[in-house]
Amino acid sequence: MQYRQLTLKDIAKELNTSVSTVSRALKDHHSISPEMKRKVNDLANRWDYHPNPVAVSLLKNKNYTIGVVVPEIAHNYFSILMEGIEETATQAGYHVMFCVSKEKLQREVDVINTLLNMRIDGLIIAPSKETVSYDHLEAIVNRGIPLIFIDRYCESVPASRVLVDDYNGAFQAVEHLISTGRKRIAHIAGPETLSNSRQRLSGYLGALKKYNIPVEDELIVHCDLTRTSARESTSQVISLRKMPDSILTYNSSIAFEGMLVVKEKGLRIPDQISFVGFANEPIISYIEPQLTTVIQPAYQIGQEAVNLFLEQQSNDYEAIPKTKILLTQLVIRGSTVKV
Amino acid sequence: MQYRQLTLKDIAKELNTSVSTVSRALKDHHSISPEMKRKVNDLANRWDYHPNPVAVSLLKNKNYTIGVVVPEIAHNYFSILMEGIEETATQAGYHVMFCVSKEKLQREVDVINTLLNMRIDGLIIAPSKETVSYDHLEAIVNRGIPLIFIDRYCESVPASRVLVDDYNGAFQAVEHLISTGRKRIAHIAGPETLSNSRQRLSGYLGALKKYNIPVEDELIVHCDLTRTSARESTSQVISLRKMPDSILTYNSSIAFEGMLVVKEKGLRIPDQISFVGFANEPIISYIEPQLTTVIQPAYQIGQEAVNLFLEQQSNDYEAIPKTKILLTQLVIRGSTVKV
DNA sequence: AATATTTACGCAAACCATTGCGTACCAAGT
DNA sequence: ACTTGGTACGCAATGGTTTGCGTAAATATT
Repeated sequence: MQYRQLTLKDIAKELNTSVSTVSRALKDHHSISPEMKRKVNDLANRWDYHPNPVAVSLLKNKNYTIGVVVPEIAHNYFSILMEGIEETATQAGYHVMFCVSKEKLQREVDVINTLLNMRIDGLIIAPSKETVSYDHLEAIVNRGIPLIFIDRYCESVPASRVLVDDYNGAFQAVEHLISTGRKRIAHIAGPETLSNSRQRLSGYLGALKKYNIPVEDELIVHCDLTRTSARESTSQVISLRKMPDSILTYNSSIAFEGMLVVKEKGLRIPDQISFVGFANEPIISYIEPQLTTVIQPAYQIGQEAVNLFLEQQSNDYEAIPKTKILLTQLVIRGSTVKV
Repeated sequence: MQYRQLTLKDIAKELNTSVSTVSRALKDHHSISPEMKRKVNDLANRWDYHPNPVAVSLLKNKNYTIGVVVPEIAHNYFSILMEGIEETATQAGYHVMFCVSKEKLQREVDVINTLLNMRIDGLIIAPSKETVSYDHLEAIVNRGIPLIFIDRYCESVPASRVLVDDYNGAFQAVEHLISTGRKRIAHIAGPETLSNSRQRLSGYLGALKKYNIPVEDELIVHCDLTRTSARESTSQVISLRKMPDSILTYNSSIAFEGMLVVKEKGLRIPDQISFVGFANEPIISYIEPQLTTVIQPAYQIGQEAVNLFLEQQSNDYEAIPKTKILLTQLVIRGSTVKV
């Protein structure tokens, strides 16, 4: 027993006029008498009339909805990013439909299909770590639907991107480690499929090169994003004959897990080994020692992604994908410097 | 230059038949010849036809979308809850529209209006801490739209609820403190406007009563959910002439901030003062000492909320609001027991 | 052979808001 | 008196799908 929605027809009937007149009166169309406009608006207000957005969608072939696909929600970085998207989109009169890929390609394909069937006006996506075939994403571009990559991207897909300056983030982190006297710097990288992981690795290599520190393959390990893998990767690097004196991690989870492993081994942080990680969690300040982090402007990424979408919506948009790169911020804390 | 969507009309034209025939053929209607069904289905598959959900929505006066309002996304508890909702709803063929109230009544009213204008089929909400007038929520019930409270609820609004057994969660936490020899147990409660905060307070009081421990008003302080307030509340209770030997906190943020304050004062945890908090973050295991927590089944709450919604959607539903109460789990860690 | 039933399909309305076009009326201009 | 122009409104189509009703032809029944 759904409550029947109030329509233009109801108002028209009440005022003994036509639906079109009511519609035009509400939009302040020039060909409607002030008298009629007043009557219509009065009644619409009194009855709290709102146009049925479904009908508008059908007509305009647009539903003022942006689809968003993230690998997971329950992750501080993505949830802040989502807040940025939600806030900005809402302000611009758009709705947001969030979906989760769980880092699985199949789920990503599924949710994108669902979103396409829903006739979303645009898609903002952080591809899963399994996403190595891009057909489903190219399909979106081919349909002419605005596509915006956030955080991670697919090289060959011609779409806009809002990225973090991962290269320089990693570069500065390593530079900081070097400035604190570290010489053997390990890097626990993320999956090679992730663009930002590759960028961070490059930044790491770039910094080593600048300071003439030889790259040693054994100091670089790739970690999938599980807890176990983080533990193993850390164990691996600190078990080397020549142990590293510092570790740059792909993200905070790896860093936290790594610090735990290191502590269990009885090593002191930062004296014997120091840590830097890409991270955002406010909770960092409660962990001892506090982790030195490369902060990613998560909220801002969400904002910029929506802004790019809005640009692409405007009529005079030329289909040239844009890339926005946002700067990171290095926050130095106890895991690299004695406090 | 939006790509034009493929419609029934296109298929009908191609096959020199009518739209209605195509529609019925696709739904395996009895009055369509097997021959025609085959042709239609073949073409639909080849062209990858999907019905326009907007048109279906308009017709059915239903859009297979559930609105969800949470105080914030970037909070572990809520983000897990959201994953539970998203997952369950998707499986049932529903979409989810997440909105954030930022704990502000005005924003809550705004987003609910937006959702209502969108003609959502149901609303799942955790009311903001400012929500003390319920007109906007009663309006939903009056319209006959299924409303489900999660985590927090409004007494006077006749709607279903999925709650956590906050009373017993707090009760057991206090019981645990008592069993570890604590006698002066403080409680840093949440805002009095939040139903779950009131329940936890009751559980705290109930446990004290059971063990004949007198209630002392000075041991109970209310905290809004800011960091500063958490610090102040903690300072307040540990500055009492007769200091408490343990603290039960409304949530993890208060506990973490509280432990920081206590450490700064040079007090040892759990020897001199112990902590229990309602919390879910996996990150807990990295904080020293690890916090003993009352775990709320966040994901499950999301699931149950969607299930209640689905029940209410079914035709034979009688409008009797249900309340589901999910159990908490006490996980004992280093903040209450020496490890 | 005449009527009843089944088969297989099309027409058109419904859902609701929007909009191009048409029309009826009135006043001003030639 | 006749055209032009403006005003104020209604009709009908549009968007895509579903569905009640109608109908023609083919088969079955009396």
